[in-house]
Amino acid sequence: MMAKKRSTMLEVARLAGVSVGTVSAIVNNSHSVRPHLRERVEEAMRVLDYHPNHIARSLKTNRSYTVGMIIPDVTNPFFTDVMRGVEDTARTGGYSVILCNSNEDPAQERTHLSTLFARRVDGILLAPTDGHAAEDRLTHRRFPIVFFDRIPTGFRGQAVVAENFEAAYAATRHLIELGHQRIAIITGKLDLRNGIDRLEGYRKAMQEAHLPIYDEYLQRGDFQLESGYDRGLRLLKLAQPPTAIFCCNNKMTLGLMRALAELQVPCPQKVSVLGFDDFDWASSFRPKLTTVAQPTFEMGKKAMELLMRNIEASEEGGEEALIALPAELRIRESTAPPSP
Amino acid sequence: MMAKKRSTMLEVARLAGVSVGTVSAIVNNSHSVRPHLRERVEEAMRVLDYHPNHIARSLKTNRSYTVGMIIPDVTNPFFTDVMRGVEDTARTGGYSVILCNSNEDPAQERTHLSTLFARRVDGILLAPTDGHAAEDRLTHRRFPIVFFDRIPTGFRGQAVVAENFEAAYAATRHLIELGHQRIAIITGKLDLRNGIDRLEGYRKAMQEAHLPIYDEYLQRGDFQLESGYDRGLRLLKLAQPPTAIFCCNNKMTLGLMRALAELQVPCPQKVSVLGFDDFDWASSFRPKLTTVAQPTFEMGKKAMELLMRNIEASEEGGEEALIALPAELRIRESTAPPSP
DNA sequence: GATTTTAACTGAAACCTTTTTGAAACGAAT
DNA sequence: ATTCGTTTCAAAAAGGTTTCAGTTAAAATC
Repeated sequence: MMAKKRSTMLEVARLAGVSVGTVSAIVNNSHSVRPHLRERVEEAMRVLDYHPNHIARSLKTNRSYTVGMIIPDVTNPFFTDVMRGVEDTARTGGYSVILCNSNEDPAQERTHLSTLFARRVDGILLAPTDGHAAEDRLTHRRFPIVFFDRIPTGFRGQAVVAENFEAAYAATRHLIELGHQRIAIITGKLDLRNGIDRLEGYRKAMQEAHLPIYDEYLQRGDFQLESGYDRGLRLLKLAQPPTAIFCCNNKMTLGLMRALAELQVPCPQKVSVLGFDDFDWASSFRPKLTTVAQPTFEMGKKAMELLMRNIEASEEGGEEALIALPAELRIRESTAPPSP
Repeated sequence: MMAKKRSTMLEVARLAGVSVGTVSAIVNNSHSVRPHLRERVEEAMRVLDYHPNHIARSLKTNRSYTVGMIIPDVTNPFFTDVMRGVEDTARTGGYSVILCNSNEDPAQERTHLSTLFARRVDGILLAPTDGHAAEDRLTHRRFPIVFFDRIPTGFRGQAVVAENFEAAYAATRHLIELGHQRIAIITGKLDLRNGIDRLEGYRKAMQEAHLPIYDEYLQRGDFQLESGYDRGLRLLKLAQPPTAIFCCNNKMTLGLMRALAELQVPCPQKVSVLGFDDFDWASSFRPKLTTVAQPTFEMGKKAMELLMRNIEASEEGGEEALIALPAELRIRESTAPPSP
């Protein structure tokens, strides 16, 4: 059940009585050809059901018009939303995208990286799983690569992220303004800039308000559901539990909510919850979740645009670029003033 | 910032003092070569940081080791779960997968289909957006294609789906056994077999129990969140609303829950909800959702395996194959006996 | 009308592999 | 010594496109 043999440019050329060069010119309209010839060729293409062979073209031009996108978790709506933005702008630019799922596993990330490399993708979009420069090999080669959402600490290169610091600051401010004093945080991975920045935003808001940050209120998670559940349980079982929890990504928030439900802690009456990452279903929850919404689609769009510019620019002028997109606080029902 | 020029097989051959044929033999170990030569060549590959050019290989072998996967909605966890299964088995088979999102839009589906075709993917995995045979062109060419989850009515070919009929039957039975009599259904698209089969499973269970199916209780949705919300509202506002609702996919269930919340209808006290498709977060909901869980990962795995067999089999023996996977009813808190 | 310019087209090389064919070398069997 | 097989390797063709140096024909210039 192999694909039927497809017709080639040469066959089209023969049928139309022209040279392959002319057919190529028409396909890519790289230079002008007289109308009657163009017609004959187009007719021939129709008759033979000709479709240009991208593979051969790629071999010749050294451009595959394919990019790779590596994300840590396909099942996380944040990343798939970004993916939508990427795909949309990729398509309008004539690119296809190979999506790879690293499952938050550095080893899988590395193998994906190298198969993408062997496949001669023109560039790569990467949300790394850890702070180690798994991308060293690529960046050393001056290979077009742009990071998104997550960037390793000390990274220099091209990336598009959210204004994590500002967003976390605003989120914490909101909790403070509601009157909370015992505010806990469940952080993400702290070898990634987004994890750190969110923590720092929280810290700044707390310090500004002269609120103490207890060690036990600073729980380190890893962006996975389980860690949200586990750290949540830990917080709620404290002798002096917090009255508000700021949770640094969507999956962990889910875990946290599960912990709340299990312990029958009413939200927001007993403890307010504010989660990073908005998602379709946040508003279907009971209570409706207060979240900070990242501009996911926009992030994907910007990242892909940057990557395409990158690929197109044959210069080795690897200009650095760090685009930061503003995030938005969406106040719903999971945050309220603390009970007296 | 183009990629640095990469070394070729010829360069490796020269450095090692052998012919390219020998290098090729070593790379693919297609035939034996004496140990000392092999060593020299491998050393040369290391020195030059040689990576075989998949593009050139594809051109020659007429195999891209890439498949396309078209899904109607990347943001639907059902499909991304399937994707995980696909990617996993693809990788072990040496394949990469280009993921395309049709956004439930037949036009986008068609354009994706044709760009995948132009890119010379070896095969395609498709969950179509409608019953029209958009894939006609492909199937006519005897192009390796396997459908999953959704298949057009009257389809003959290769596909892997869930046992939709049986699952819907079991789900409805569960509601009946709880004592419900006024059971409504929000169906999916009815030009797709999965939509139909779920409806038929419901119908059979109802008829067997000699329960009437009122026209107003049979609400046709389209697998999107909004339709679940809208049809849910309609059902709840009926003079004689149902005491249980069977909802035919996850997104619509979300919409339905939103409608319930908006109208302040307590679930399951006033109306029980049973949703098709389980997902990570179904159990984080309040109430925890009773769902029928499809074997998503398994479905992706089976589909990819079938596709690979298909591609490998150069025979044109287009054997039909319809693999149906059992689904599992997960009883949680959103279903209960009707209030008296 | 002779010459130059321009436009339209041809033909072949090149991209990097895989694959096929055939040659060389060698040992074993006749 | 000759034949036959095997193993190992080199050389070249093939795969479908793009690109570039040329060629031809027509148009423009004087």
